[in-house]
Amino acid sequence: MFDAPSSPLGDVPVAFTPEPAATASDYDVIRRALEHLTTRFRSQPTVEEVADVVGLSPSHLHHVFRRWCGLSPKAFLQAVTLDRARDLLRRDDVNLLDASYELGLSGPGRLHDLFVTHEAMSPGDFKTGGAGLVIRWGVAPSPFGVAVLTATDRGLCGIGFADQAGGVQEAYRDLARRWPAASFVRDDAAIGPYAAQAFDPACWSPDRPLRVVLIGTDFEVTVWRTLLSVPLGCATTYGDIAQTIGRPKAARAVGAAVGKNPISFVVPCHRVIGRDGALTGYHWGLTRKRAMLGWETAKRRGDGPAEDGAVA
DNA sequence: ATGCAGTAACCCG
DNA sequence: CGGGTTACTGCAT
Repeated sequence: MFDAPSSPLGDVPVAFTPEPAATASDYDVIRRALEHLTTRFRSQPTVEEVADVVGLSPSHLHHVFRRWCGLSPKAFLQAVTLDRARDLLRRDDVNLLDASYELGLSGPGRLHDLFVTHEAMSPGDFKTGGAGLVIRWGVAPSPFGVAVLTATDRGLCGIGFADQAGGVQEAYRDLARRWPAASFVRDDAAIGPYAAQAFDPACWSPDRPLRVVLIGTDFEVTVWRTLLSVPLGCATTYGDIAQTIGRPKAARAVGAAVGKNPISFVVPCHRVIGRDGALTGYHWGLTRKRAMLGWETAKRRGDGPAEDGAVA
């Protein structure tokens, strides 16, 4: 499944080199490439064309792209072309949602499907019990750009993304603002392992579950929990989530809650789309949502060769 | 009261 | 038919 040992995901054990220069500019290239591929997928741009746009040789682009996304540009394009993400909305999968949804939204619990242990904390609990809480935060590379992560000693509590080198500060502020009472400490080393695990779902196992802390209102936490049971490479709609949690008409409120999801990617808010298959919105940018969806779909298909000679 | 990451319906090329 | 726009909802905050 994972045949790219050179992938940044494969080995980001603990430390993150404080030298994001090369990494950051690489991502900028990737970002523009993704932008081009996703906005112009209709015309099926060639690798050469994209390389030209981002100012790299085709082979270099191929190399960098592959390192970041684990897929060749060609394979990625193929994945994104399913844009009418309708294809991901398989009616039968919705029942799967019902099946794995359980009650009891407060306190620890585990999603058997995904092996993410989570703990819910209401704003009230957080305010009283977690006022002096220390939150460590750090920066790490990810397949979707430079990621900013936050964690308490109980587990991961936030993931955000930065678009440019300076964007880190912005992303950090975005996350930090959500827990005004906490004190923050920069600690890349402590964050590293979370990043490594979070962006490699293959690492989520019963023996080493990803520990996550959800901080929000009851309604929000319920929505986020439900999201956790949407299988990788699938998609659901706001309305379906609403139905699943027993408020069939709260689609719109669900949308609002989904948008506040603090742990992007791990809580797969990118798998929620409009009823007609349109990608409605994403806090960290629609392009990134597309990238995640495409990445997952391609990943799930277990596509291997990913060469230009790939099947049409 | 407010605003929303929804939705169904309609209109146009 | 596909894409863009409108009018209307129901609900958490």
